Amino acid sequence: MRRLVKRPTMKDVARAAGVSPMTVSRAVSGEPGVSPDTAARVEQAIRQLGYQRNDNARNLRQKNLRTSTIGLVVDDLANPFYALMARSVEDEAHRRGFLVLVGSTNDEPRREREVIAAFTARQVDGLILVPTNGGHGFLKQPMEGGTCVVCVDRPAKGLAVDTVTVDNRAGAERAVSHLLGHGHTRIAYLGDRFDIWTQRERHAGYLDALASHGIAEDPALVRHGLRSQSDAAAALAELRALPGPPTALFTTNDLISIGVMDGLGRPDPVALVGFDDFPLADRLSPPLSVVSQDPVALGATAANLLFSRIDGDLSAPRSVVLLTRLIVRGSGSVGGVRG
Amino acid sequence: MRRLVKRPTMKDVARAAGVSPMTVSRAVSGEPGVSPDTAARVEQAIRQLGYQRNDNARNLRQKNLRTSTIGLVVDDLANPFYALMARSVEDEAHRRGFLVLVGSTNDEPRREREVIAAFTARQVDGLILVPTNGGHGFLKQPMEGGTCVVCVDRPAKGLAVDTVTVDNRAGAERAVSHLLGHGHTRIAYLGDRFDIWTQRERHAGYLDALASHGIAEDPALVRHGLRSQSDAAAALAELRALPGPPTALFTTNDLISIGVMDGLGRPDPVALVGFDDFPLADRLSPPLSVVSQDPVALGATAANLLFSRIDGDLSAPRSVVLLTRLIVRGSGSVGGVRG
DNA sequence: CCCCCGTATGGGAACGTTAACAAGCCGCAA
DNA sequence: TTGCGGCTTGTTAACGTTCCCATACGGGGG
Repeated sequence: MRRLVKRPTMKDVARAAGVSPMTVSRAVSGEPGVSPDTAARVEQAIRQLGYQRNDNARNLRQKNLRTSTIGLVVDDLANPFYALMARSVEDEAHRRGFLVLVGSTNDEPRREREVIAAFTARQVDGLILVPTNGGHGFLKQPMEGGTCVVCVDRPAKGLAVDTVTVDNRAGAERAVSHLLGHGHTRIAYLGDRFDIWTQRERHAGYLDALASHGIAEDPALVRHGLRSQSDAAAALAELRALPGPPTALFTTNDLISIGVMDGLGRPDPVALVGFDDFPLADRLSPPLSVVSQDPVALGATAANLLFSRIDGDLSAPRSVVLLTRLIVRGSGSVGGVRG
Repeated sequence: MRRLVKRPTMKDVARAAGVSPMTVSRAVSGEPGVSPDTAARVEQAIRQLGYQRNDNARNLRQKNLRTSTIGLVVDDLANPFYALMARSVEDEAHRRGFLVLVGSTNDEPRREREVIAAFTARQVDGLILVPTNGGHGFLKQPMEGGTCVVCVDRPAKGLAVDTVTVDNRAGAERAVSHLLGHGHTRIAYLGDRFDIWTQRERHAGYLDALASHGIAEDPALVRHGLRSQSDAAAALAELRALPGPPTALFTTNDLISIGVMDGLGRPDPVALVGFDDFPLADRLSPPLSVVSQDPVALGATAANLLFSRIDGDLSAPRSVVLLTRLIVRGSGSVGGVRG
């Protein structure tokens, strides 16, 4: 049976080195005012005892209250899009000596609230947040207490903080215009839950494109609330069964694009452009044209904003919009152009 | 310009409610021995001040030293495999009221060491670790101090801790046997760095299969150290240029499989089985047969082991091996069988 | 001889919380 | 009346660290 040895403290190191705890503190933190041979004795005692400083106690006492920890709250960490973002945030944090706590919300306001409360109770210095559709009033107190907040991927309603998004609306507009430019007029919209901000934006872009060609929205061709591949596949089947079926499809995320692919022939006369690039999209038959966004840039931008806030930037909240890119691969393509 | 308000403490709440800090502590922690109307007054003061308990201070003082935080250290959080694992670990932690610190090692022992040191300095209760190939002696002291450790995906050399892996060797053996069963005898091996444990295991399984059919390893057909899609594509080109080119390929991870696909025709006489399933593998041409492992199960199993250790299980270290599944999709397939 | 200054070190208090114990109050039985 | 047990509440000290100030030493200038 394993025996638990009490972790050594500065007091133990001090005793072993024949100095005071204060001197150990100075030596460990690399502060000046410790003579070389004292430092060496302390160093020796530290190695002998296997001492490691307790950073929680340190953070508690320090004047300049910093835990060097940030929280990252995303919709779903298993989603490759957020995984890339998380990795990017982690790299920025690592560069600055910060740690990252992660939490997934599943897009449930209640879980978001729980996760954030647990983070602020640990005195995180900042939060990078993919907000749910719920209210965020509970952030007011922590923010007054000095916790910085940056939203990413979507804005939080009624929360005046730095926000990093992509030009969802313009990207969608470009995608649908591409289809219109190839002569399509009956273009179906297959989207996720309409209460998600990005989905509303993409739908607006879809309407923009139709309007600029003088086409009115046909409600029969618009499907919201598709949560899975099978939802998407079912929606496609319905659309194809219509008296006037669509000749082209606009899908608003990778999951829906993939679900729809399963209902298409190889090749298929129906054209398709989807939001979100993903690996192998260029190897599918037919190859998939996409509106591509860059999760790594999203994460890095959000992290940089957050750290400048943590470093004391008190200017007005900023809103950064990153650009999407239309990658044409399907029929009418000028060749696969991937980064 | 924003003004920072000092966070209220229990003392402030106590003053506002006209009680002692100890009573506030009891009320906040839901301990018994607080009369209902006192509790109500405290509750009222808490809401009025926007008070939130400082869990770091709490953890420092508490006898039963628990930070309710674990660390997850993976190779690369952006890799979908580890992202799924991370999400699974996070869910288990969330169920138990624990938080998760994450860190990526990039498979660099130095970064692994840094990340783990930062985690243990924050007094995490446990670590779930995808170990690099480096030594792990630095874990001895924290473990004696009570930090529990579980390895996942790979074992750590010389570290006696719970370990969760999959049957890499048997899975590889089955994959290569499948190719042998279809009459192939010149089967190439395309693998990642040989200093990664899983790669050595999969190579051993490759040899097992060959040996059971009385075939000797042909060094010309074996490529190690492929780190990217382009490495894999280049290796394939070389192999095809050989005087006696392979008629089948065994690729040891998803990246290599995808890289190799780019060098194959549609269809192609060369058969292919790869390790790791991934989305759309069934939509490729030719469809890809794979050895599939379950990252969600890996993460959940590791988390459950870790939490039982944290709860005081002192029995001998366990080694859990999860099973892989051969999913046949290519030529000779009996149909796409996906979960 | 004294004074002053710079460098190295230590002592006491404090960060925000809780463990351990003590004290006050009530009612009830002896 | 006393004594006792249960309930609520408060007091003191401590967790491991660092801030603030005090002290000791040594040397140079008067």
